[in-house]
Amino acid sequence: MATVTLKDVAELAGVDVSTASRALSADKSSLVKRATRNRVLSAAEELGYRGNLQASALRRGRTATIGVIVADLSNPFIGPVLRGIANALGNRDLLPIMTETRDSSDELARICDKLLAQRVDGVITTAGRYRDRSLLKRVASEVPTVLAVRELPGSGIPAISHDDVAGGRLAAEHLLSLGHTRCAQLMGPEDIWSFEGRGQGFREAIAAAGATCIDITGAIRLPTVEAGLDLATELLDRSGRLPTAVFAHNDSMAIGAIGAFRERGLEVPADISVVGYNDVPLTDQLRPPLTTIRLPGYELGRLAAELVLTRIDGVESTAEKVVLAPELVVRQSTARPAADTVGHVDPN
Amino acid sequence: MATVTLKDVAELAGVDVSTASRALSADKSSLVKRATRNRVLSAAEELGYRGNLQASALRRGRTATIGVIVADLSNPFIGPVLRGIANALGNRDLLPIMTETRDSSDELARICDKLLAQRVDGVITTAGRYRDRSLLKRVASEVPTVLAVRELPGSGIPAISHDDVAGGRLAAEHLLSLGHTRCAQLMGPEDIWSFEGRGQGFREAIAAAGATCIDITGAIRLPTVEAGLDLATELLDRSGRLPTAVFAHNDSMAIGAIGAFRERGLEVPADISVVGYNDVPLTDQLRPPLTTIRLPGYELGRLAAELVLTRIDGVESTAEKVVLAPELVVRQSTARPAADTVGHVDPN
DNA sequence: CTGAAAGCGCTAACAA
DNA sequence: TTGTTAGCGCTTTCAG
Repeated sequence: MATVTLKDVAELAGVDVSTASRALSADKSSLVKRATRNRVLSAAEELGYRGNLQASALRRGRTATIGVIVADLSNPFIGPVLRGIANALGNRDLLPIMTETRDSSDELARICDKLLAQRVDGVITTAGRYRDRSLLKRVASEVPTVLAVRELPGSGIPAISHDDVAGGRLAAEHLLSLGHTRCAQLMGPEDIWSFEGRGQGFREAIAAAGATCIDITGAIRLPTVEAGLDLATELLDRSGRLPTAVFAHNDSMAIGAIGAFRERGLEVPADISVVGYNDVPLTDQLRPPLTTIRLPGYELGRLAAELVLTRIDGVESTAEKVVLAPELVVRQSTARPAADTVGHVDPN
Repeated sequence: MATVTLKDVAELAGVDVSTASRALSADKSSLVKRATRNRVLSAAEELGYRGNLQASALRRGRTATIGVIVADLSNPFIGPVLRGIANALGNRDLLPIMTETRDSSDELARICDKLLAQRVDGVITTAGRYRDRSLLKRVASEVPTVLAVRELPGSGIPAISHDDVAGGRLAAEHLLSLGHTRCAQLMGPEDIWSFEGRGQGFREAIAAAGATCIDITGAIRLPTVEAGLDLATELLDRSGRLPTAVFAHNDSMAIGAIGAFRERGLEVPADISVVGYNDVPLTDQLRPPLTTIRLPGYELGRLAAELVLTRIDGVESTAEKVVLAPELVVRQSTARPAADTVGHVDPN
């Protein structure tokens, strides 16, 4: 099992290693006589030669790998993004090195260190929180970096993201068009662009229509079903009139909210409408099927990968920021407010 | 941004590179005088030195990376597995390189090539189908390899997997205990250990109880909601009595099946019981909440990682095969068969 | 078109 | 305890 090197191939083919190297390299192979190349190729074949990318990377100063950092691999929304990235990179024969931070800044720092030590040629990260700005700026100064999904305003790092402001607005306009005039939103974790944007878009659109918007913010660490349940409970326990509609900053939270409402005897959408965000798989199978905002994850991943690639190629002039449009998916968790609910409902 | 090398650090500290190397290496640093080490350390700090893993790998013959191959990143069940792997590897300062095959054998072959060219120190794969056996055997002959989730009987490659036979049996026993005597199973893709095992366990347990088991196999490529819908429709369109309970080989298929049944006016579980497999997130939020089999994904990942690690360390004597026990989670998609359904039901 | 030579950045004998 | 030396496997001038 002694690993076979280029030298072995060269010897078997009766040429110098430099010639063997040329013969095997995709772009330089034209510099080698047909016959010689064939001899090298068949020698390589015969020995089962497999180039050592480490050695090649060391020599060329490029590893042909891209570090990909995500916050949460379990987030069903991330699958398509990663697939988009992998596909775009695969075409160029780069290998994505995927890592997960679980949204911890310490973990992010550790991972960045590792990735830089691995000398990845570029980094794509979906895991940046505002508080990670300086860390990521440092990374970006060392290696071509692009943000995906989450922007980092003021960082100067190019980003491919969803238009979350528009997504929030979409949710608001849908509810407004159904006749809701008193809405609440269950805010995702602070410190993260995606949720900030959704919150802002929703709030502004509601306000612009002269309706009421209640923001419920809690000590949410992750936007999970439990977080949605907690925030919804907080909403229910507030004094004052209940809203007739709720915008949860993602689908998991929406599901938690629906559970909380049901516990208190409120039916969705009869008593209260709920809108989610992301359109993750199975949301259409829920009770009731969830009205939500769909995002083009695959496309986003693909664009992010293409952006790092052009940056690696040294093109700096690329657009610094791309935002993709979200889409409203109307299902059955939203409806017109019940006539008698408008204005006065008893939470108990 | 000229990248700073060990030589720079050594010069600044006024020592030889070899000394600098020793001072910075975790285990060799004791060979260096306290004072010298401190000088090196602060020089490194000052210059922002970051070791080049490529170079180090080339020299030591180890890359400190492990290739991780999964079939489908979107499968919610895989998240915990990857997390278990990442955690176990992180403790040893190895970097997992995660890749996805989308269950394509060609893609698997490409990925293995890349990983081997990267000279990963080990490989963990959850993506093997029977037809990939020889490919994976070749991989295993070049680098320590372990199978996770899916076994490859006869390959001789060590595996950490779930006891899918027991899982199938669990599903069967649950249905039998409810009084079902005519059951069907919607089989997952052929050529994959996990589904084979589930099928076998279920079939045997049903048979052992003297009940009837109908296997529905289709040209399923992936075990998706659509696949479940198709197979369930096939079941409904069969001539002969319908079963009173159905075991779908994963949760997605179970959901598809429930949809198909509902379309034909059959209520779950009143008219027909359904059991899924995996207990993926949100299955408890479905209508009805799904009875399913839960698997210890995180644990499995952790064990798989530990197994490659011991193999990398040269320990060959480790158990070649570990199977983890599944657990039945009873929710509301299963019930006793309706008295009048037992024996004669009209699909329309 | 091919070979000789010089490293990429690091580590590990082996000496001193 | 530290320095010297010799590469790991590959690519790329530079000559020929």
